[in-house]
Amino acid sequence: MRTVDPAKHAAKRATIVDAAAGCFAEKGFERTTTADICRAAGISSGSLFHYFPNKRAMFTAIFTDDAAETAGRLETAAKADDQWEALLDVVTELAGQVAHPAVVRLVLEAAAQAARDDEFAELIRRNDGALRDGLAVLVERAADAGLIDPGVTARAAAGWVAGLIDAMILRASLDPDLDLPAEQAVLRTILVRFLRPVSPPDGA
Amino acid sequence: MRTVDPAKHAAKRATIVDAAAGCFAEKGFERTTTADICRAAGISSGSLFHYFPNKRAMFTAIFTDDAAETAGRLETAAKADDQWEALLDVVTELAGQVAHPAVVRLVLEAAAQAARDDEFAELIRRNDGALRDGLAVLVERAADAGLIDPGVTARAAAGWVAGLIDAMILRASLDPDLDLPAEQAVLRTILVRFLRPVSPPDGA
DNA sequence: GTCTATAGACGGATAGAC
DNA sequence: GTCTATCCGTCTATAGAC
Repeated sequence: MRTVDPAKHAAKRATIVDAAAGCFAEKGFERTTTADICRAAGISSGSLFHYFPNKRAMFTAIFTDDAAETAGRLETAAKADDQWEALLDVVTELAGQVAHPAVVRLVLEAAAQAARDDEFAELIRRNDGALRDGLAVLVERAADAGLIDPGVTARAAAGWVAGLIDAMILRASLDPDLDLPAEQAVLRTILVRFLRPVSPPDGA
Repeated sequence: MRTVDPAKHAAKRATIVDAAAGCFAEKGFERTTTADICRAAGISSGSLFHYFPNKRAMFTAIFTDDAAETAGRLETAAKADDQWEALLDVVTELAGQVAHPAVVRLVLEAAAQAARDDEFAELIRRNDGALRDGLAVLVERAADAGLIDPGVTARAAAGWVAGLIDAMILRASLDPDLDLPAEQAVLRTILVRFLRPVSPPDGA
Protein backbone atom coordinates (compact mmCIF):
# COMPACT_ATOMS: atom_id res chain seq x y z
CA MET A 1 0.00 0.00 0.00
CA ARG A 2 1.14 3.50 -0.80
CA THR A 3 1.61 6.02 1.93
CA VAL A 4 -1.59 7.69 0.77
CA ASP A 5 -4.38 7.53 3.32
CA PRO A 6 -7.52 8.68 1.51
CA ALA A 7 -9.25 9.67 4.72
CA LYS A 8 -6.31 11.77 5.84
CA HIS A 9 -6.03 13.32 2.42
CA ALA A 10 -9.72 14.25 2.46
CA ALA A 11 -9.44 15.67 5.96
CA LYS A 12 -6.51 17.87 5.05
CA ARG A 13 -8.27 18.94 1.91
CA ALA A 14 -11.30 19.92 3.97
CA THR A 15 -9.09 21.89 6.34
CA ILE A 16 -7.72 23.85 3.42
CA VAL A 17 -11.16 24.48 1.96
CA ASP A 18 -12.36 25.77 5.33
CA ALA A 19 -9.37 28.03 5.72
CA ALA A 20 -9.75 29.28 2.16
CA ALA A 21 -13.47 29.93 2.65
CA GLY A 22 -12.70 32.05 5.69
CA CYS A 23 -10.12 34.07 3.77
CA PHE A 24 -12.32 34.53 0.70
CA ALA A 25 -15.23 35.63 2.88
CA GLU A 26 -13.07 38.15 4.68
CA LYS A 27 -11.08 39.65 1.83
CA GLY A 28 -12.68 38.46 -1.37
CA PHE A 29 -11.18 36.20 -4.02
CA GLU A 30 -8.76 38.59 -5.68
CA ARG A 31 -7.43 40.15 -2.53
CA THR A 32 -6.90 36.85 -0.79
CA THR A 33 -3.33 35.71 -1.38
CA THR A 34 -2.30 32.10 -1.41
CA ALA A 35 -0.02 33.07 1.45
CA ASP A 36 -3.11 34.08 3.44
CA ILE A 37 -4.58 30.64 2.93
CA CYS A 38 -1.33 28.97 3.92
CA ARG A 39 -1.28 30.97 7.12
CA ALA A 40 -4.94 30.24 7.91
CA ALA A 41 -4.53 26.53 7.24
CA GLY A 42 -1.19 26.33 9.01
CA ILE A 43 0.59 24.75 6.09
CA SER A 44 3.34 25.63 3.68
CA SER A 45 2.95 26.93 0.19
CA GLY A 46 4.37 23.69 -1.17
CA SER A 47 1.73 21.68 0.65
CA LEU A 48 -1.06 23.93 -0.52
CA PHE A 49 -0.26 23.44 -4.19
CA HIS A 50 -0.06 19.71 -3.64
CA TYR A 51 -3.78 19.66 -2.86
CA PHE A 52 -4.99 22.25 -5.35
CA PRO A 53 -3.57 23.24 -8.72
CA ASN A 54 -4.29 26.95 -8.21
CA LYS A 55 -6.20 29.52 -6.19
CA ARG A 56 -9.30 29.28 -8.33
CA ALA A 57 -9.68 25.56 -7.62
CA MET A 58 -9.75 26.30 -3.90
CA PHE A 59 -12.59 28.72 -4.51
CA THR A 60 -14.70 26.40 -6.63
CA ALA A 61 -14.25 23.55 -4.15
CA ILE A 62 -16.23 25.56 -1.60
CA PHE A 63 -19.29 25.59 -3.82
CA THR A 64 -19.14 22.04 -5.11
CA ASP A 65 -19.00 20.91 -1.48
CA ASP A 66 -21.95 23.13 -0.57
CA ALA A 67 -24.07 21.83 -3.43
CA ALA A 68 -23.92 18.33 -1.98
CA GLU A 69 -25.16 19.61 1.35
CA THR A 70 -28.13 21.42 -0.17
CA ALA A 71 -29.03 18.36 -2.20
CA GLY A 72 -29.21 16.35 1.02
CA ARG A 73 -31.51 18.91 2.60
CA LEU A 74 -33.88 18.79 -0.36
CA GLU A 75 -33.87 15.02 -0.39
CA THR A 76 -34.87 14.91 3.25
CA ALA A 77 -37.61 17.46 2.68
CA ALA A 78 -39.03 15.42 -0.20
CA LYS A 79 -39.69 12.58 2.24
CA ALA A 80 -41.81 14.67 4.60
CA ASP A 81 -45.53 14.09 5.04
CA ASP A 82 -46.64 17.66 4.55
CA GLN A 83 -44.81 19.02 1.51
CA TRP A 84 -46.02 22.57 2.13
CA GLU A 85 -44.55 22.59 5.61
CA ALA A 86 -41.41 20.99 4.25
CA LEU A 87 -41.12 23.78 1.70
CA LEU A 88 -41.48 26.46 4.38
CA ASP A 89 -38.93 24.66 6.54
CA VAL A 90 -36.35 24.43 3.77
CA VAL A 91 -36.79 28.10 2.92
CA THR A 92 -36.52 29.08 6.57
CA GLU A 93 -33.39 27.00 7.00
CA LEU A 94 -31.70 28.33 3.87
CA ALA A 95 -32.71 31.91 4.67
CA GLY A 96 -31.48 31.37 8.22
CA GLN A 97 -27.95 30.92 6.91
CA VAL A 98 -27.71 34.69 6.66
CA ALA A 99 -27.07 34.61 10.38
CA HIS A 100 -23.51 33.67 9.38
CA PRO A 101 -21.86 36.71 7.83
CA ALA A 102 -19.22 34.55 6.19
CA VAL A 103 -21.89 32.69 4.23
CA VAL A 104 -23.42 35.93 3.03
CA ARG A 105 -20.07 37.25 1.89
CA LEU A 106 -19.17 34.04 0.09
CA VAL A 107 -22.46 34.10 -1.80
CA LEU A 108 -21.88 37.68 -2.89
CA GLU A 109 -18.33 36.88 -3.86
CA ALA A 110 -19.53 33.89 -5.85
CA ALA A 111 -22.12 35.98 -7.66
CA ALA A 112 -19.53 38.59 -8.55
CA GLN A 113 -17.03 36.00 -9.76
CA ALA A 114 -19.65 34.16 -11.78
CA ALA A 115 -20.26 37.35 -13.72
CA ARG A 116 -16.83 37.11 -15.31
CA ASP A 117 -15.77 33.48 -15.14
CA ASP A 118 -17.91 31.42 -17.47
CA GLU A 119 -16.82 28.07 -16.18
CA PHE A 120 -17.44 29.06 -12.60
CA ALA A 121 -20.76 30.61 -13.60
CA GLU A 122 -21.73 27.23 -15.01
CA LEU A 123 -21.08 25.64 -11.63
CA ILE A 124 -23.12 28.26 -9.79
CA ARG A 125 -25.94 27.91 -12.29
CA ARG A 126 -25.92 24.15 -11.83
CA ASN A 127 -26.20 24.60 -8.07
CA ASP A 128 -29.00 27.10 -8.45
CA GLY A 129 -30.76 24.86 -10.94
CA ALA A 130 -30.59 21.93 -8.55
CA LEU A 131 -32.05 24.09 -5.80
CA ARG A 132 -34.87 25.29 -8.02
CA ASP A 133 -35.57 21.74 -9.18
CA GLY A 134 -35.74 20.53 -5.60
CA LEU A 135 -38.05 23.37 -4.62
CA ALA A 136 -40.21 22.72 -7.69
CA VAL A 137 -40.70 19.13 -6.57
CA LEU A 138 -41.93 20.30 -3.18
CA VAL A 139 -44.24 22.87 -4.77
CA GLU A 140 -45.64 20.36 -7.20
CA ARG A 141 -46.37 17.79 -4.52
CA ALA A 142 -47.94 20.41 -2.30
CA ALA A 143 -50.06 21.41 -5.28
CA ASP A 144 -51.15 17.79 -5.74
CA ALA A 145 -52.36 17.92 -2.14
CA GLY A 146 -54.37 21.06 -2.94
CA LEU A 147 -52.09 23.28 -0.86
CA ILE A 148 -51.02 25.58 -3.71
CA ASP A 149 -52.91 28.04 -5.85
CA PRO A 150 -53.43 26.29 -9.21
CA GLY A 151 -52.86 29.60 -10.97
CA VAL A 152 -49.14 29.46 -10.19
CA THR A 153 -46.85 27.07 -12.08
CA ALA A 154 -44.39 25.06 -10.01
CA ARG A 155 -41.40 26.23 -12.03
CA ALA A 156 -42.22 29.93 -11.79
CA ALA A 157 -42.96 29.54 -8.10
CA ALA A 158 -39.69 27.71 -7.44
CA GLY A 159 -37.75 30.40 -9.24
CA TRP A 160 -39.20 33.15 -7.10
CA VAL A 161 -38.89 31.17 -3.90
CA ALA A 162 -35.19 30.86 -4.66
CA GLY A 163 -35.22 34.55 -5.50
CA LEU A 164 -36.71 35.42 -2.14
CA ILE A 165 -33.96 33.50 -0.38
CA ASP A 166 -31.44 35.46 -2.43
CA ALA A 167 -33.25 38.66 -1.49
CA MET A 168 -32.87 37.77 2.18
CA ILE A 169 -29.14 37.32 1.64
CA LEU A 170 -28.83 40.74 0.02
CA ARG A 171 -30.89 42.36 2.74
CA ALA A 172 -28.64 40.78 5.34
CA SER A 173 -25.56 42.09 3.57
CA LEU A 174 -26.98 45.60 3.54
CA ASP A 175 -28.29 45.66 7.08
CA PRO A 176 -25.97 44.29 9.77
CA ASP A 177 -28.67 44.78 12.40
CA LEU A 178 -31.26 42.79 10.51
CA ASP A 179 -33.95 41.31 12.75
CA LEU A 180 -33.78 37.80 11.35
CA PRO A 181 -36.86 36.26 13.02
CA ALA A 182 -38.99 39.24 12.01
CA GLU A 183 -37.77 39.09 8.42
CA GLN A 184 -38.39 35.39 8.28
CA ALA A 185 -41.94 36.00 9.45
CA VAL A 186 -42.51 38.49 6.62
CA LEU A 187 -40.90 36.07 4.18
CA ARG A 188 -43.35 33.43 5.35
CA THR A 189 -46.25 35.82 4.86
CA ILE A 190 -45.15 36.55 1.32
CA LEU A 191 -44.87 32.84 0.55
CA VAL A 192 -48.30 32.10 1.98
CA ARG A 193 -50.03 34.89 0.07
CA PHE A 194 -48.09 34.17 -3.09
CA LEU A 195 -48.59 30.44 -3.19
CA ARG A 196 -51.52 29.24 -1.13
CA PRO A 197 -54.99 28.95 -2.60
CA VAL A 198 -57.18 32.01 -2.03
CA SER A 199 -59.56 29.87 0.01
CA PRO A 200 -57.29 27.32 1.60
CA PRO A 201 -58.68 23.88 2.42
CA ASP A 202 -57.23 24.18 5.91
CA GLY A 203 -56.63 27.28 7.97
CA ALA A 204 -52.83 27.61 7.72
CA MET B 1 -11.22 84.12 -14.37
CA ARG B 2 -9.50 80.80 -13.98
CA THR B 3 -9.03 78.56 -16.93
CA VAL B 4 -11.46 76.07 -15.39
CA ASP B 5 -14.54 75.36 -17.44
CA PRO B 6 -16.88 73.51 -15.04
CA ALA B 7 -19.02 72.12 -17.83
CA LYS B 8 -16.04 70.71 -19.67
CA HIS B 9 -14.60 69.30 -16.48
CA ALA B 10 -17.89 67.62 -15.59
CA ALA B 11 -18.23 66.21 -19.09
CA LYS B 12 -14.79 64.65 -19.03
CA ARG B 13 -15.38 63.33 -15.57
CA ALA B 14 -18.57 61.70 -16.80
CA THR B 15 -16.69 60.17 -19.71
CA ILE B 16 -14.23 58.62 -17.29
CA VAL B 17 -16.98 57.35 -14.99
CA ASP B 18 -18.71 55.73 -17.96
CA ALA B 19 -15.52 54.10 -19.15
CA ALA B 20 -14.69 52.91 -15.65
CA ALA B 21 -18.20 51.50 -15.16
CA GLY B 22 -17.80 49.48 -18.33
CA CYS B 23 -14.47 48.10 -17.19
CA PHE B 24 -15.64 47.32 -13.66
CA ALA B 25 -18.72 45.56 -15.02
CA GLU B 26 -16.63 43.48 -17.37
CA LYS B 27 -13.68 42.56 -15.17
CA GLY B 28 -14.60 43.51 -11.63
CA PHE B 29 -12.97 46.12 -9.45
CA GLU B 30 -9.76 44.32 -8.56
CA ARG B 31 -8.99 42.97 -11.98
CA THR B 32 -9.65 46.24 -13.72
CA THR B 33 -6.37 48.12 -14.05
CA THR B 34 -6.13 51.86 -14.20
CA ALA B 35 -4.52 51.27 -17.58
CA ASP B 36 -7.75 49.57 -18.70
CA ILE B 37 -9.74 52.64 -17.76
CA CYS B 38 -7.26 54.92 -19.51
CA ARG B 39 -7.62 52.86 -22.66
CA ALA B 40 -11.42 52.80 -22.46
CA ALA B 41 -11.62 56.53 -21.84
CA GLY B 42 -8.96 57.31 -24.41
CA ILE B 43 -6.80 59.27 -22.01
CA SER B 44 -3.46 58.96 -20.29
CA SER B 45 -2.69 57.88 -16.78
CA GLY B 46 -1.67 61.40 -15.86
CA SER B 47 -5.02 62.73 -16.97
CA LEU B 48 -6.95 60.01 -15.20
CA PHE B 49 -5.37 60.77 -11.85
CA HIS B 50 -5.99 64.43 -12.40
CA TYR B 51 -9.72 63.78 -12.17
CA PHE B 52 -9.73 61.09 -9.49
CA PRO B 53 -7.36 60.56 -6.59
CA ASN B 54 -7.38 56.78 -6.97
CA LYS B 55 -9.14 53.80 -8.49
CA ARG B 56 -11.56 53.42 -5.62
CA ALA B 57 -12.89 56.95 -6.14
CA MET B 58 -13.74 56.07 -9.75
CA PHE B 59 -15.76 53.13 -8.46
CA THR B 60 -17.67 55.03 -5.80
CA ALA B 61 -18.49 57.81 -8.26
CA ILE B 62 -20.59 55.36 -10.24
CA PHE B 63 -22.89 54.78 -7.30
CA THR B 64 -23.13 58.33 -6.02
CA ASP B 65 -24.18 59.34 -9.52
CA ASP B 66 -26.75 56.55 -9.68
CA ALA B 67 -28.25 57.49 -6.34
CA ALA B 68 -29.17 60.91 -7.68
CA GLU B 69 -30.94 59.32 -10.62
CA THR B 70 -33.00 57.01 -8.42
CA ALA B 71 -33.93 59.88 -6.15
CA GLY B 72 -35.32 61.71 -9.15
CA ARG B 73 -37.39 58.71 -10.15
CA LEU B 74 -38.88 58.44 -6.67
CA GLU B 75 -39.62 62.14 -6.56
CA THR B 76 -41.54 61.93 -9.82
CA ALA B 77 -43.48 58.91 -8.60
CA ALA B 78 -44.47 60.70 -5.41
CA LYS B 79 -46.29 63.29 -7.51
CA ALA B 80 -48.50 60.76 -9.29
CA ASP B 81 -52.24 60.61 -8.74
CA ASP B 82 -52.44 56.90 -8.07
CA GLN B 83 -49.66 56.02 -5.64
CA TRP B 84 -50.26 52.30 -6.02
CA GLU B 85 -49.77 52.46 -9.77
CA ALA B 86 -46.76 54.70 -9.24
CA LEU B 87 -45.27 52.08 -6.93
CA LEU B 88 -45.78 49.33 -9.47
CA ASP B 89 -44.28 51.53 -12.17
CA VAL B 90 -41.17 52.33 -10.16
CA VAL B 91 -40.63 48.68 -9.32
CA THR B 92 -41.12 47.66 -12.95
CA GLU B 93 -38.68 50.31 -14.11
CA LEU B 94 -36.02 49.42 -11.55
CA ALA B 95 -36.46 45.71 -12.16
CA GLY B 96 -36.31 46.36 -15.90
CA GLN B 97 -32.73 47.54 -15.52
CA VAL B 98 -31.69 43.91 -15.44
CA ALA B 99 -32.04 44.01 -19.21
CA HIS B 100 -28.61 45.64 -19.13
CA PRO B 101 -26.06 43.00 -18.11
CA ALA B 102 -23.58 45.70 -17.13
CA VAL B 103 -25.97 47.04 -14.51
CA VAL B 104 -26.44 43.58 -13.04
CA ARG B 105 -22.72 43.02 -12.83
CA LEU B 106 -22.06 46.37 -11.24
CA VAL B 107 -24.66 45.70 -8.57
CA LEU B 108 -23.07 42.36 -7.75
CA GLU B 109 -19.63 43.90 -7.71
CA ALA B 110 -20.87 46.65 -5.42
CA ALA B 111 -22.39 44.12 -3.04
CA ALA B 112 -19.16 42.14 -2.94
CA GLN B 113 -17.03 45.23 -2.39
CA ALA B 114 -19.36 46.54 0.31
CA ALA B 115 -18.74 43.37 2.27
CA ARG B 116 -15.16 44.38 2.90
CA ASP B 117 -14.95 48.13 2.55
CA ASP B 118 -16.82 49.77 5.40
CA GLU B 119 -16.82 53.24 3.95
CA PHE B 120 -18.13 52.02 0.62
CA ALA B 121 -20.68 49.86 2.44
CA GLU B 122 -21.92 53.00 4.13
CA LEU B 123 -22.51 54.58 0.74
CA ILE B 124 -24.39 51.57 -0.57
CA ARG B 125 -26.46 51.42 2.58
CA ARG B 126 -27.33 55.08 2.22
CA ASN B 127 -28.47 54.47 -1.35
CA ASP B 128 -30.54 51.48 -0.32
CA GLY B 129 -32.00 53.39 2.60
CA ALA B 130 -33.04 56.22 0.32
CA LEU B 131 -34.71 53.75 -2.02
CA ARG B 132 -36.55 52.08 0.82
CA ASP B 133 -37.62 55.45 2.22
CA GLY B 134 -38.95 56.51 -1.16
CA LEU B 135 -40.82 53.25 -1.58
CA ALA B 136 -42.20 53.53 1.96
CA VAL B 137 -43.66 56.93 1.09
CA LEU B 138 -45.48 55.44 -1.89
CA VAL B 139 -46.72 52.52 0.17
CA GLU B 140 -47.92 54.76 2.94
CA ARG B 141 -49.81 57.05 0.61
CA ALA B 142 -51.36 54.12 -1.19
CA ALA B 143 -52.37 52.80 2.22
CA ASP B 144 -54.02 56.14 3.03
CA ALA B 145 -56.09 55.67 -0.12
CA GLY B 146 -57.13 52.22 1.09
CA LEU B 147 -55.08 50.46 -1.57
CA ILE B 148 -52.86 48.50 0.83
CA ASP B 149 -53.58 45.75 3.31
CA PRO B 150 -53.59 47.45 6.74
CA GLY B 151 -51.89 44.36 8.19
CA VAL B 152 -48.61 45.23 6.51
CA THR B 153 -46.45 48.10 7.79
CA ALA B 154 -45.09 50.50 5.21
CA ARG B 155 -41.50 50.03 6.35
CA ALA B 156 -41.56 46.24 6.26
CA ALA B 157 -43.32 46.34 2.91
CA ALA B 158 -40.79 48.78 1.45
CA GLY B 159 -37.93 46.58 2.61
CA TRP B 160 -39.30 43.56 0.86
CA VAL B 161 -40.27 45.45 -2.26
CA ALA B 162 -36.62 46.48 -2.48
CA GLY B 163 -35.75 42.88 -1.77
CA LEU B 164 -37.88 41.68 -4.66
CA ILE B 165 -36.03 44.02 -6.99
CA ASP B 166 -32.77 42.58 -5.69
CA ALA B 167 -34.15 39.11 -6.26
CA MET B 168 -34.84 39.99 -9.89
CA ILE B 169 -31.26 41.18 -10.28
CA LEU B 170 -29.87 37.97 -8.86
CA ARG B 171 -32.17 35.87 -11.04
CA ALA B 172 -30.98 37.80 -14.06
CA SER B 173 -27.37 37.17 -13.12
CA LEU B 174 -28.00 33.45 -12.86
CA ASP B 175 -30.13 33.05 -15.95
CA PRO B 176 -28.90 34.80 -19.08
CA ASP B 177 -32.02 33.71 -20.97
CA LEU B 178 -34.40 35.20 -18.44
CA ASP B 179 -37.80 36.05 -19.90
CA LEU B 180 -37.99 39.56 -18.51
CA PRO B 181 -41.63 40.43 -19.29
CA ALA B 182 -42.80 37.11 -17.85
CA GLU B 183 -40.77 37.59 -14.69
CA GLN B 184 -42.05 41.12 -14.32
CA ALA B 185 -45.58 39.78 -14.52
CA VAL B 186 -44.90 37.30 -11.72
CA LEU B 187 -43.25 40.06 -9.71
CA ARG B 188 -46.39 42.12 -10.15
CA THR B 189 -48.52 39.20 -8.98
CA ILE B 190 -46.41 38.81 -5.86
CA LEU B 191 -46.71 42.50 -5.09
CA VAL B 192 -50.47 42.49 -5.54
CA ARG B 193 -51.01 39.47 -3.35
CA PHE B 194 -48.50 40.67 -0.77
CA LEU B 195 -49.73 44.23 -0.45
CA ARG B 196 -53.26 44.75 -1.65
CA PRO B 197 -56.25 44.37 0.67
CA VAL B 198 -57.86 40.95 0.58
CA SER B 199 -61.06 42.55 -0.71
CA PRO B 200 -59.80 45.44 -2.77
CA PRO B 201 -61.99 48.52 -3.11
CA ASP B 202 -61.51 48.39 -6.89
CA GLY B 203 -60.83 45.44 -9.10
CA ALA B 204 -57.11 45.89 -9.85
C1' DG C 1 3.86 83.98 -14.75
C1' DT C 2 0.27 81.15 -12.81
C1' DC C 3 -3.02 77.69 -13.31
C1' DT C 4 -5.28 73.60 -15.63
C1' DA C 5 -4.94 69.66 -18.46
C1' DT C 6 -2.39 66.08 -20.53
C1' DA C 7 1.09 62.66 -21.49
C1' DG C 8 4.04 58.92 -20.44
C1' DA C 9 7.80 56.75 -17.82
C1' DC C 10 9.05 54.57 -13.78
C1' DG C 11 9.56 53.02 -8.73
C1' DG C 12 8.27 50.29 -5.22
C1' DA C 13 5.54 46.80 -3.85
C1' DT C 14 3.24 42.55 -4.25
C1' DA C 15 1.15 38.65 -6.46
C1' DG C 16 0.91 33.62 -8.16
C1' DA C 17 3.10 29.48 -8.97
C1' DC C 18 6.41 26.06 -8.10
C1' DG D 1 12.35 31.03 -0.78
C1' DT D 2 12.66 32.33 -5.65
C1' DC D 3 11.35 34.04 -9.99
C1' DT D 4 8.74 36.49 -13.15
C1' DA D 5 4.99 39.44 -14.05
C1' DT D 6 2.00 43.07 -13.06
C1' DC D 7 -0.09 47.04 -11.06
C1' DC D 8 -0.98 51.50 -8.69
C1' DG D 9 -0.08 55.98 -8.31
C1' DT D 10 3.71 59.41 -8.42
C1' DC D 11 6.67 62.24 -10.86
C1' DT D 12 8.53 65.05 -14.45
C1' DA D 13 7.67 67.50 -18.49
C1' DT D 14 4.92 70.10 -21.86
C1' DA D 15 1.06 72.93 -23.90
C1' DG D 16 -2.14 76.41 -23.64
C1' DA D 17 -5.53 79.86 -21.31
C1' DC D 18 -5.79 84.00 -18.90
